[in-house]
Amino acid sequence: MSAPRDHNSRDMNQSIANLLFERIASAAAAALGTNATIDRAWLKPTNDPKFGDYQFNGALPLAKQLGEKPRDLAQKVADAFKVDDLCESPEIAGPGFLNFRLRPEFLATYLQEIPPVDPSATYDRLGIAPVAQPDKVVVDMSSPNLAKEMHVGHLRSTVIGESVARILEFAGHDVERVNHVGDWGTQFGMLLAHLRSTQPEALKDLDHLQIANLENFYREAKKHFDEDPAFADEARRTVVQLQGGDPNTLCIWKAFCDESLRHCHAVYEALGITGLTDRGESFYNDQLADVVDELTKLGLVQKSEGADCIFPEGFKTRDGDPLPLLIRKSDGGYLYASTDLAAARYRIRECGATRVIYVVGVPQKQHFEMFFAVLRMAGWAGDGVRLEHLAFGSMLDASGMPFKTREGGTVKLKDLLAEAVERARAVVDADSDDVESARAQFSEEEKAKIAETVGISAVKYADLAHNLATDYRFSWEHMLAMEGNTAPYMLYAYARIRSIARNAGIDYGDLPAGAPLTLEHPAEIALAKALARFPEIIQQVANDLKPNLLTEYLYDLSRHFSRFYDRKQGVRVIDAEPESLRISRLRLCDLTARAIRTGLYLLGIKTLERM
RNA sequence: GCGCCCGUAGCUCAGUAGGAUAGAGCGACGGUUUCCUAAACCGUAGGUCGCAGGUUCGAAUCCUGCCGGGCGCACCA
Repeated sequence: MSAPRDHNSRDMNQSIANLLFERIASAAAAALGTNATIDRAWLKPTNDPKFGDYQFNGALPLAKQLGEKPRDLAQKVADAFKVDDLCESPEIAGPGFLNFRLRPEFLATYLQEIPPVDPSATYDRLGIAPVAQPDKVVVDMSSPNLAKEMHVGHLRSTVIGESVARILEFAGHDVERVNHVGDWGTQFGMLLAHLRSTQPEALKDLDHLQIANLENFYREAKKHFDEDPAFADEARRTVVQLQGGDPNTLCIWKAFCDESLRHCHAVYEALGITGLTDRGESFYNDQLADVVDELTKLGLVQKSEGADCIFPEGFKTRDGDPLPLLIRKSDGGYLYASTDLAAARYRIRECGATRVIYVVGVPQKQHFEMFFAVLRMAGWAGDGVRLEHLAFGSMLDASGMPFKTREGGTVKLKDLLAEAVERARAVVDADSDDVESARAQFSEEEKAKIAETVGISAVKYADLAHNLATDYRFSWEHMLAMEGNTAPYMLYAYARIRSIARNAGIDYGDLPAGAPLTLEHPAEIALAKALARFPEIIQQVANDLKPNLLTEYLYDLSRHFSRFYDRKQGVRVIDAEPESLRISRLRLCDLTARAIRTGLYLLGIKTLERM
């Protein structure tokens, strides 16, 4: 899936900020000698354009390091600085900040070098090359329990996992998305027994097993189990049969899991989730005993209250005693830690994973800390393997309470997405009655497609636009708003730019590839600067795995574009003269559209040409 | 009890490897609009960054304590 490296593309690290930092580092080395240690973190974008575009804050810490005055140091670095092609002479401000202002000529060259869209590629890389040494990354995401229907609790893991996977793929890594579904456990005994007792005819044709409503099926089975002792016994016997590998029971179990997975994949399809590998807990069943054995041979396992335990350092129980990670129950059964360990071992040893990312809610933080500690103790995860718990907060309703139905039940993901599309459709229809509205001419099919894209995107974008770690409030009103940092705004911003080409009577793809860009008007320069930050943002998002930095950037870029195109603040585009200027400005439109489209792609969001 | 996370404008949220006067959006008020679909643009008002100390040339950001909210703390996942 990784795009071919072409001679035109830049390395991921060749953002303007990195370019600038290299110059600063060599200037500092020349001016201050090699004993001065320079930190990349000292170079940042300014928070106010009047200080230029980037600021280097290193003079102050260096002053302490070297025992000199900060402003003198800043002056020395500035004097040694060779930047004529890149930016204006640096200015020294305040106590010793070095301010850099990019030159429009440099920006123009930088943007001109972005190659045209490769029509054969899955997505547009805007000239950014993949990393030279890819990681083998496993993203553990979504992972619903097959006994039940997917609910809102799985939304964030699925949406965030997909985005993170795409971002890492874009960076050039080899990414596998793994759906670690719950397809094993005692509740399956109950479900299979219920299936046997209530739908014997369904068992005759397991390939076509259908359960219309898994949630109801589970509830009925539970009720059956609670109210009928004979059935409860039968359910327990079924668990034994299942665990004992009884062929008939296994067949039914398999058919049940397949049917449940079909429900899941309907949701994944609606969400635009791509390339997800279903590899459930049961996959590791025959490895569990060996996992415990191997850990035992390593001398890590202790018997405690009859259970097999590992005690990583630094964890305590409620009573202050050492807290174990339980890997086998006193009755010989296994737990989710056992399966997690087996899965991690498999991913590292068999799949060659060098990085494993678990997209799981923040309440499981401690579990992952302990689990990772054990993987390190066992040596299964060595220094060459990164383990990350990408923890996310809960979805809350408008009043800040856990997201539930009015009746207090869990909200099915299917229903939530259907509602999103329905609400988006209402917005589309609201304007369609107006004969003046362009939307009035849209076909029914197109309106349906718009509603679907807008609705689903709204849900995903709202999720990704928030800091992962904190809880966030789910609000239809906010996510579907056409103003502010929302999917509808971004999709519309994109559609508008595409529409400019139509009105100009051109196709962006036909613009001459290397044609020079003219950057003179402040709005033009500001837009160019925003565009030029794209590689920097991608790099940062790939490092930090923070999609909200990307949404923020895209929104900022769109606003710069609005100013650029604004009647009063901006410049003429379609009727700009001479022709070279018109082309230059249309190319800026195109680059903006491409950056938005790629950015949204990395969030797992499709664009629309009209809406 | 121990541990972790959170507390930023009326509302929803950015911003934490320390950096200049803490930013957006929504809502409110005022203005603009011969190129895209008025779903735009410009401006005004709005803040003891929970509180109190500390470290530092410099703290929303790091440390300590407190207040308030959430979550977790061995045979469920």
